[in-house]
Amino acid sequence: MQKEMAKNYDPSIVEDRIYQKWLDCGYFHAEVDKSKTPFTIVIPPPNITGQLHMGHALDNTMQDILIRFKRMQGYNALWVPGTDHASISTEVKIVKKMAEEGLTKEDIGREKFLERAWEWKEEYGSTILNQLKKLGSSCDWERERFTMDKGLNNAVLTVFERLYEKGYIYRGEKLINWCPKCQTTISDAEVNHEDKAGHFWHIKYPIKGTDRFLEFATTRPETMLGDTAIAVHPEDDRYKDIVGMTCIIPFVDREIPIIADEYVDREFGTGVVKITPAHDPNDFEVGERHGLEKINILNDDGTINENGGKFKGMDRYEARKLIVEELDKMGLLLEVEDITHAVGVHERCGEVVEPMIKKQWFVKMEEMAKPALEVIKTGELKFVPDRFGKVYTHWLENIHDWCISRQLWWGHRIPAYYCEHGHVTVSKDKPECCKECGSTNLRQDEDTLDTWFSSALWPFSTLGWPEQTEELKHFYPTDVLVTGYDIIFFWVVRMVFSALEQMGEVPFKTVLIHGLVRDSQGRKMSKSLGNGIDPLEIIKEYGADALRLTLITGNAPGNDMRFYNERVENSRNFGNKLWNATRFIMMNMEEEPKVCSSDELTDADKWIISKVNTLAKEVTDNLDSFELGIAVQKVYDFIWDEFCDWYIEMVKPRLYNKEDSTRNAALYTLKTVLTDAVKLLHPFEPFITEEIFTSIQSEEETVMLSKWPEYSQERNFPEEEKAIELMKEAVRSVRAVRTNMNVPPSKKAKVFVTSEDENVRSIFERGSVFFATLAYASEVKVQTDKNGIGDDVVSAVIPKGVIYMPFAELVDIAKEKDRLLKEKKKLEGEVERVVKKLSNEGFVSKAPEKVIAEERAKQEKYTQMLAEVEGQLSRLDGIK
RNA sequence: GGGAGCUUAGCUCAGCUGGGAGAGCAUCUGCCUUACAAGCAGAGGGUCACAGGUUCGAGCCCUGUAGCUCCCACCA
Repeated sequence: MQKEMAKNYDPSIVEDRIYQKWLDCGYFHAEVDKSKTPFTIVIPPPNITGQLHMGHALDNTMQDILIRFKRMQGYNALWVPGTDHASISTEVKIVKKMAEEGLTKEDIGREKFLERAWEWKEEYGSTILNQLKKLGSSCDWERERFTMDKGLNNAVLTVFERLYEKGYIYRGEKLINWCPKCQTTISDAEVNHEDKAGHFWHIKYPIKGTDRFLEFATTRPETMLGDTAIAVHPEDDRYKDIVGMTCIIPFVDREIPIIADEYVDREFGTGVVKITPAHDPNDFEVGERHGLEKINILNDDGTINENGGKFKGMDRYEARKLIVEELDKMGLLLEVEDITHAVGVHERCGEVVEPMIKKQWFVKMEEMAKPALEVIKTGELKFVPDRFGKVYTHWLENIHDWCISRQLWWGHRIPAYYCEHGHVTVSKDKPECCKECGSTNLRQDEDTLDTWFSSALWPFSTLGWPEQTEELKHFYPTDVLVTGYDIIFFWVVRMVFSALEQMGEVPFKTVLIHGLVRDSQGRKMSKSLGNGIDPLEIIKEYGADALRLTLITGNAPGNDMRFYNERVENSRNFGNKLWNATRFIMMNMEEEPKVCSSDELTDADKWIISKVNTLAKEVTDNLDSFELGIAVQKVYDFIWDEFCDWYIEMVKPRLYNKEDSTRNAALYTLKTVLTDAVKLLHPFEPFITEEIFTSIQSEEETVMLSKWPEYSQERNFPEEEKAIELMKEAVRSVRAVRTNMNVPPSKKAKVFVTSEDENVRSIFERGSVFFATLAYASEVKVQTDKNGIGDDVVSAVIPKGVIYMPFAELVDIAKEKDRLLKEKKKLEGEVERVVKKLSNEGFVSKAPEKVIAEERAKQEKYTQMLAEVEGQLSRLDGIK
């Protein structure tokens, strides 16, 4: 039974081996098992372009904890993994790679490009999943999916067709966000608003037929090329007389009307707004109301088009500069004001987004938003922490139609077909002919769908939908979705309304939200700053368990956290602590300990069993309410403080003495308590717990599938808990006294425990063996009073007793008095506080009984101890 | 312009539905005690941002103030 274990735990030689074993044994795989309750998580699919970063590490650690916990509890636990095709990111990467060969997309054409993309996916797409394995993620890899695999493509096309037929998907000419760099439309959610330094140019237009001018200001002077009106407020007396007149736009010499519209804010600037319906969302609205012409002045690459007159071909910023200069020369520029204002930029590439009018595909949101708002009200969908429910609600209440077409090749191609007459036929399978005119000359839409359109279906498409598979019936809806708060709009919202629409049911019951992992200075980790910490490097140096523990502790749910190596070191040290505790037990366990009945166990054994019993209950409760950090903190404290620092120390004399009749009980207790603790720790630290579990016992081959510890009344020992707590207090007092007197640990002393309480004496008599070692005693004597103990002693007062230690040559009366006076002062404070509380009429009449009883007990305890301390002081006075 | 979060020990942060302020790191003292120096024992250190209020009782609940952070938003 005795095994050799290395002095320090080395995760690098353990983790890969264990993960491989789990894979080989198929422990991660879940088959539909109707005899069990399902518990399902679908992974937020990482991009195939992605490298594992701390955000993934946190996100997947949390999921793994939940799935391992539930699996051990006996649920039919399924964690579905997979990846996202990430249209823009991937396409940009491939284009870049082709550029190195001097090629462009157009050079090779759509088909060849897609071939390359798939090759790229095959080559790099699994990188991130392999990195997730390093973390210990217990995904069912046999069920791995990809947002563009056949099944998911079918799901996407089916949804598109259905929504089109229902009128929820339409094609329209609307103002969309255009990224001139990526040359594609993007949705509102993909636009970030950044405050940037800019200018406010105050400009005037001449009013035709008068010598008057109309003054206004703009941050984008070049858009004047596309102005089709000038607007004032209808009630604005300053301008009432000129409404209906016209202005002439310089450069393009277009005559545009002065119109009145409520949208204009009279208080802002001059109360005059130039209207560019083709390049501004507000102006677009105004244009719609007044039937204004929409003049697009931009090419797709952000240069000015033929509508821009002599500025044609210039970049928008170049044109801006020139226009301002020329206006100045013409005397039409009044002022240039420096301002900072919010500018919309593409969240992927940072390019300033240009609103443009284009014919695109949209999802109509109004109707589908309603049930999505409803489920959060009814509680069918819950956010943890729940404040994020507000974010979700607010977004849905203000939702705009979703622009889903992208001018990209890598993605799900829109299943819309056009004939030469301009008719549209939407069909998931390529139609034979045009639905309207029967033309067989059909051309498919060139555009692909927004990546999020396919990820929106992820919770059910991965389970086989639209096929009614057994998996779908059994595992859907999923239980928890774990993700960061930054992705609520992009993904969570869209999954919810998609699922409600297609499945008539929420995609998941709980959304567990976590924050961002930041660097040690609290900065966001980013490529440009170069401050990112690579999880794989951390794993290499400290192990995956240490990384996981670090990520999960020390921060409140939903809050951001700082990551720095000192924290990982502490996590690593914890693993080492546990490892060594195991090593200690193994060293002393020559053979399998015999199962003990309750009356074979000592107080200490019952105390630690009772503790781990309570721990199981608390950890289970915490995990059930998603308090992962609190849960693991409790396991950590139990293992380090209670089990290692106290129990193992208490048990040593029994182990070292082969004749000790309670030796087997100690070993039995060590083994069972360690086993339970390791099980409770397993979801958090899967590798080390597996290694220890398989070493310490030979009945089961994995901790992964072992039974999760449950609280049981038979293992609850309140009396023994009290007894050991008293002894711990005594040990701490003795140690403090010794330190205070500078007694070296090597110097042992006789220790007398005196108490008039029979129960207390009995506790110390029973525990005298370990009390001796912990209190550095050469011998422990338990007696009723101080009889036979000299005066050259120091004393430590404990509840219902006094401990004496003769240190003849070391006793310094003055110092001893000092210490006792300090003790006295402290106790007087305690007594005063509790007396005050108990003499408060309001407290005694209104506080719950339990609280009052606790205070009474404290009063008794402290009063008694105070008297004892005073007794010791007068004894010292008697000496001098 | 709306909304959210944060402010607790030197640093980074916990503190669940109100019942005597905690952890890790850092600091000081003493220990290589045959599981672990990645360790053990002991110690110091906090008017819980500020001001009111509710309550027998507030770090926790309510109101207000200040500072920091984030999200949303079409003020040209």
